[in-house]
Amino acid sequence: MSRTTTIGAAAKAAGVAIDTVRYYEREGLLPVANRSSGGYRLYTAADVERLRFIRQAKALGFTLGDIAGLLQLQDGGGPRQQVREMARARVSELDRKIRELTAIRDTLVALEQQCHGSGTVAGCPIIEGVQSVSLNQSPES
Amino acid sequence: MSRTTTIGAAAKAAGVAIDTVRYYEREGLLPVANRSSGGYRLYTAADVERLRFIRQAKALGFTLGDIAGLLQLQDGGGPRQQVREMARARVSELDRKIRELTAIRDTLVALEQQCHGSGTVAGCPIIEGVQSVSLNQSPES
DNA sequence: TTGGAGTCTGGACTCTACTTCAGGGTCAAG
DNA sequence: CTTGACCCTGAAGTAGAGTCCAGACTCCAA
Repeated sequence: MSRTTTIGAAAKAAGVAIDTVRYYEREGLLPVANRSSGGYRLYTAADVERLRFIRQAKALGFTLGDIAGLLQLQDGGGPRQQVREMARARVSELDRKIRELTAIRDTLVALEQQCHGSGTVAGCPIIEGVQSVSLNQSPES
Repeated sequence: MSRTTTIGAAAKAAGVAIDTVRYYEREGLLPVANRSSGGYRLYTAADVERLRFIRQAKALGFTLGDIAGLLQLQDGGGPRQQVREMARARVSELDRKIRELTAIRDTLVALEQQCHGSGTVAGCPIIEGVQSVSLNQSPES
């Protein structure tokens, strides 16, 4: 009964691409949309809210998998406690990653400062330093 | 004429997987290996060094593309200046990412602290807060 | 000589989050 | 009625950095 929009308008209102909306429907993050007589998907204000939620949660670094979980909690009126746990887990993850990147950064800065930056690469402290650096594997970034 | 090892020993010595060594050869990060009479790839200590360099540079967050550039500089005796620039660029990139992740982290922590964590998800400050947060798109992590 | 560990190949597959494509149908304005 | 903007579908492609596979071959020690 509420007013509805087409996919283009909904996508624009939520700040995502049209294809992304269809993709989210396929992936189950959005309910299967109602259709107009001509077969166009129809979106309500609630759908647009949901899209916006997805976009923002993504900006907070949640994966679509995480977001699916969050949306399920919303849909099912699940325990708030669980939302909190997901937020906490995400914060830990972020802390870990920030520490890791900071360590990498500091290492590179130190190497860079040992390099006077003239001549050829032979004996360059940065190149040679890389060999002897010890860091954890796979910074995932 | 120097002693050589098979791919398994080289991979182990460098701390990477066998398939990864072959992959690096395909991608041009390693020279095409000499072969034994039976067709086995043969690796020298220099190859192992190179593999180790790649691994470490990756741990510093350089992409394989970056690393290919670094290796080309090494192979060609290129200007040290250029190595420095790559290191600087990487540091800037890291700084940017660290700032971004920190902003996300702080946002999440703030939301989490507003949530007492009991009851259902309805009205949960974390969920509702996500809607109104303003951050840049695509944190790429 | 035989058995098992190691290696060879080309190609397909993984993951995430989309994006692009071709070849159509729908809708509203003029 | 036509034009142009919008929308539909299923399938395939993208990036990055590998990983895995089957089936065949090689190597070394017992």
